[in-house]
Amino acid sequence: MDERTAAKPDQAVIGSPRRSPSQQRSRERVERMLAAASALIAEQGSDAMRMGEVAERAGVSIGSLYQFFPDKRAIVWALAERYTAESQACISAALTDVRDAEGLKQAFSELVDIYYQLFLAEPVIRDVWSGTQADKALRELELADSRANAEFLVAVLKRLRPDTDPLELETTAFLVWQMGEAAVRLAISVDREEGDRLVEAYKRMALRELVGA
Amino acid sequence: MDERTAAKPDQAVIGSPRRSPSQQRSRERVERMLAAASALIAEQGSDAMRMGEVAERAGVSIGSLYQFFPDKRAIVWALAERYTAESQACISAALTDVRDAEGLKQAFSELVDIYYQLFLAEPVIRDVWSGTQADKALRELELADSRANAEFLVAVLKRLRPDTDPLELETTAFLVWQMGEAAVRLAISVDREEGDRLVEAYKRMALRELVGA
DNA sequence: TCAAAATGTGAGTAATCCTCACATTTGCAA
DNA sequence: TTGCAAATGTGAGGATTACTCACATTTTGA
Repeated sequence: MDERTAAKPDQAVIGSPRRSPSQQRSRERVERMLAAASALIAEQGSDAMRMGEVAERAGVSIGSLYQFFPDKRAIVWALAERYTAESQACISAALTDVRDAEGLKQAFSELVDIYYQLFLAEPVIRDVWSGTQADKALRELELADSRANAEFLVAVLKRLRPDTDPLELETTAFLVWQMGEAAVRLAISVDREEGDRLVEAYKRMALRELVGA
Repeated sequence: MDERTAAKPDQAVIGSPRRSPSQQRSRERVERMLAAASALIAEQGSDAMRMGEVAERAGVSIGSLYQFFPDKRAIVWALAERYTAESQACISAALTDVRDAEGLKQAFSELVDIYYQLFLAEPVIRDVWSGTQADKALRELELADSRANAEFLVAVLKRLRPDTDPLELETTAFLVWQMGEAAVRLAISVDREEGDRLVEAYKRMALRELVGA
């Protein structure tokens, strides 16, 4: 929730270039650094991870750490990049040979399950991608807000579809709402034209789910 | 991306209780503090916001700031809470008198537009809720990853629905993918049972959109 | 009127990130 | 082998910044 010193006011430049390990020895050390960081993130979260602790656990000096990683975020980024590479391979394998609708259903369902299990089981992944990181209290507020808003939707749905299971309506409304927030956040992250398309697509999708049509 | 000192290892306790302004004078000062924080967040983002700067702009001492806000995050939280309160009122008004499917379509569509416009226009809201805040570089990585994964889906969809506009397929796939990530993140934030329901609901919703059924 | 409560202040404390000047090791051409 | 440049290793210290605290001032209410 704030960057430390030294970081000049230049802002997130992804990660200024640092030496990349060319010798066997340094490659092993970098692996140890990443392993140490991973363990610490699993234990306490990336926010609480201290650079000094990473260095100590990896058995290297703080200076060595900064020899290969420009800053703290770069370490988290490196871990995240590995996970994305792995998961892309997995996704590619699952989807490339899909030929019909039934196959897509199968493959998609499995992929979602895998993703879900991964998030449940891997604290590091959870930490790194938890809404692309976040403030605990803010996340709570957001969830509570989303739930409250979903309630208004549930009230409407109960009137429109009195024969549907209320629990299902609840789930649907909550999900639709949360996805709306995700859709809007996505939309503002891309150029305006694509953003507009995404928001429209979300509306169609959500309404199809809500009123079925 | 890291908490400063003093914060003992107790972890996010939402915001330890601080004095709440009871006199007119202090209420006005607290308003000034929030306004200053809001302006600074709009200018540089909440990460770059410095407590000293907030105090200076509000025309109060650093000590006064901490008299009413337990820590830096509490200020952002207070701003976020206001926005959620406002938006809830708006949502409630829009949805309470919906009586039929057509009315829901209208109201929902309008709400989404309002939300979208709000995010586009208000830097503070964008900052506070940008995935519940985040690391720029990580967000980039996530988006790139999501896009790459969506491509695999697009390839499949092009085979299954060769007559649909490719741009639409692209949009759908990207959206579906991003929502899957949102759904999983949501699922792990709630208890297991509800999480499972949400993931299943997402699958149904996504597949209905992808293969239409 | 005046004491207690509320509020205001800002220099100082405690971390923490990151740098840098200098030491050590490795790769490799002569 | 030798020697030298490049790569790598080190950790004390610089630079910031969130947050505290002992004390001053103002407001409240009996």
